[in-house]
Amino acid sequence: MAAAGPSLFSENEEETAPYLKTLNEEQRKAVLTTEGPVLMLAGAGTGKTRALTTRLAHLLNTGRAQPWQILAVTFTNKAAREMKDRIAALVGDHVEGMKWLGTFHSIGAQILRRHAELAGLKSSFTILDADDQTRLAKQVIEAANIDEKRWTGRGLAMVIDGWKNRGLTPDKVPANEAYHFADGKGIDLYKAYQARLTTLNAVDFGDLLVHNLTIFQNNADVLEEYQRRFRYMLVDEYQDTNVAQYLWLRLLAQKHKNICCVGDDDQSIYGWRGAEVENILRFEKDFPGAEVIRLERNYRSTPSILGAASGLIEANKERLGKTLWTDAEDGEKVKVRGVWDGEEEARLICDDIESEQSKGRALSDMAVLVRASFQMRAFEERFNTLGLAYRVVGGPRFYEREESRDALSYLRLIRSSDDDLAFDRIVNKPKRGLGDKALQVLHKIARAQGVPLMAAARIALESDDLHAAARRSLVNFVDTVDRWARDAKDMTPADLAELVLEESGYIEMWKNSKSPQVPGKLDNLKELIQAVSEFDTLEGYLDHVALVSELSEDTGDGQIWLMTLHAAKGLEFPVVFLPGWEEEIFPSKRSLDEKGNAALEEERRLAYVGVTRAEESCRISFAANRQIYGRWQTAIPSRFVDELPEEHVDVVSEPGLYGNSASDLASHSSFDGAKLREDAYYDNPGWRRARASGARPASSPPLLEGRAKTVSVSAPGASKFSKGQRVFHQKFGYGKIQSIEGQKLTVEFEHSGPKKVIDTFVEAA
DNA sequence: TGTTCTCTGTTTTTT
DNA sequence: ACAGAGAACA
Repeated sequence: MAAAGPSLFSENEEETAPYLKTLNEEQRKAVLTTEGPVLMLAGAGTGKTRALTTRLAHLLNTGRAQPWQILAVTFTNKAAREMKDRIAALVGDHVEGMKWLGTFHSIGAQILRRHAELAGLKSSFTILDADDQTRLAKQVIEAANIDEKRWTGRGLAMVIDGWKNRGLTPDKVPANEAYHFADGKGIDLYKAYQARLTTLNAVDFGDLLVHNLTIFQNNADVLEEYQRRFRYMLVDEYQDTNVAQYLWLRLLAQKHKNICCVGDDDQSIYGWRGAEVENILRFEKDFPGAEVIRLERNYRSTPSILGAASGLIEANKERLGKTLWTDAEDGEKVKVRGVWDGEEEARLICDDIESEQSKGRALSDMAVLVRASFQMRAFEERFNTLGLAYRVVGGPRFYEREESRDALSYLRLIRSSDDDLAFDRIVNKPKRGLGDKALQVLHKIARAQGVPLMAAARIALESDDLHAAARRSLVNFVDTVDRWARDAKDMTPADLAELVLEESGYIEMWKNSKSPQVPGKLDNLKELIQAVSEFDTLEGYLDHVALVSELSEDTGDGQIWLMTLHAAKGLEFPVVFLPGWEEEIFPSKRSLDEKGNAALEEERRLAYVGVTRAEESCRISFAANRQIYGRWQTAIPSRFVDELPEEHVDVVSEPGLYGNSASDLASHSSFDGAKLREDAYYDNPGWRRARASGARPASSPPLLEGRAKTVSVSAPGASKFSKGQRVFHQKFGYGKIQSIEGQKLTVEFEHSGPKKVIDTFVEAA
């Protein structure tokens, strides 16, 4: 297939191109509507990537655009890689010409390198990561003499990030937001932070976009160059764009207006990072004449899974609304299981996994998706005792680990002696007798003379400011770094990395440490050298790692997947386990406290993402008790459980979970009908026998009839207790009721202090 | 400079 | 419960 030059097809043939044949009606429309703004609303599992890559291939094949005239942006490197691979499958080598296919940040960096001087930078600028950013922010706070206890570097970095996400340079931050940080000093600190970045010839992630915006706004000619170049634009995961990215896209799209945004408002789960669902909700207003194409036919899941997910997401108010449908045959219903505690939950899920495995299901076809990473531990422990192979996605990133960052700092300092953050990090690591005292001297000189620390070190060596020991050590350090910089010219980067880690004593430092993590760290350093060896130049490698935080992933064959719901977006598995559906965990209490209803809707979208990952089987569970931060907490089932439509769900709840033993039944007069029926069901001989033998009841329990439309496993209603009453709790002992909120009581326990408990857990004392 | 202690903040984290 | 940071102390 050729891409260059005029179309290979006549008007008529275009519509019959072979790659269009496998698409459904909507997908075809999404491919063939090439001109003008298009919003492709693609629900989970509707073949979005296929539509999107075919669209790009079509633009190339019909000669509508040359590969370098297409801007295609994604959020992750992984998504960019996948898109590239799939386009290559359709158009072959022409994909290599698509130099504007990448993440927002990598494309922003490319553009910024070409016009760095317009942002007051040299084109060799370094890109700081989150850790550098925090340390820089901390330095800024220190320099401003602000109480570092109350106002942390991390806090400032977050505030600045928030502004950058909204495309705000210091002069544009609304005055009424000045008081968000350090009693009104926020904006000044932001200015100081930017000034430091300029001196360091560095940018943070947010700057990659914000500098682009400033350049475009102040240099019409530059903007126009790019507007002309990008005849077609394509944006993946549009629901996750922040304001800065939105502004960037809108500026670039003004000329040709051929922008196609693909997304799903129901899967917007990064609001806490500055993503604005409003961007997608507003698309038709922003781009008049936009064509909205809905992909609603789902190729992934069974009707029950889709039905459960749809019912759940319907509780959200702020959405464009889609109805997913499928031709697939009815499968099993979504299973909901209530258990006693987190440990049991892990045990039962692992039982299920093993039973699936014995039926011939591959481990890599199953995934456990959790809300927060602390929930992973219970599963890892259980997997380990059973000897089940598993694979955690996410977790500590390779390039964020201490040893990776140290090694990179050595390399950065060799590349550029101006890299103060790198200097700071490794000048005394391993210990070279260059402690706080010596560093203070260097910092003072650097600040006074406006030079980098390395230069300050040379100046200090000319003076009498340092003790003899420190001086000897510093001479040695400076000379060694100089020598490495010379060596770097005629060595491969990998050899250099190896040499540096040896000669610096860095490897030795770890070998001498008795920390149990040492073998892992040494392995990581070897892996890092391995990664370096894939690059021809040091610059190339450092530039790569600045924008990529993970090594390329190995495949998870023969392993169960364990990851957070966020990490699972975009993936699919035949069997999905969703543990921990309890109030305060999911939806997470913290996000609700911070952002209220908006956060609740986002949590609900997260639940929706979780359910829609499943192809055949989706198993939700909740525990009545859970250990969090070392303390036992009682929990009630998540409201999301209640929101699942009854007809698509099977509920299995153990007896005794919520104070429903026979004796409790007699004393709890306030239970409503649904609760009674649930208890009555489990208080039968069949269930008891099933429990005793460790098996599940022969048939699934009947759905509860107390509610017309949704499942109910919690028992709402007025509490039978009153404020001030003395009560007894099995775990916490005696206490006095402080306040009552429906079923939730706040009790001041005599031995363990104030706690929130569910009223069925306590009895009058 | 190294060790031990106390305090604090513990959701998600594509770049 | 627990890790990481910072302070106190040897």
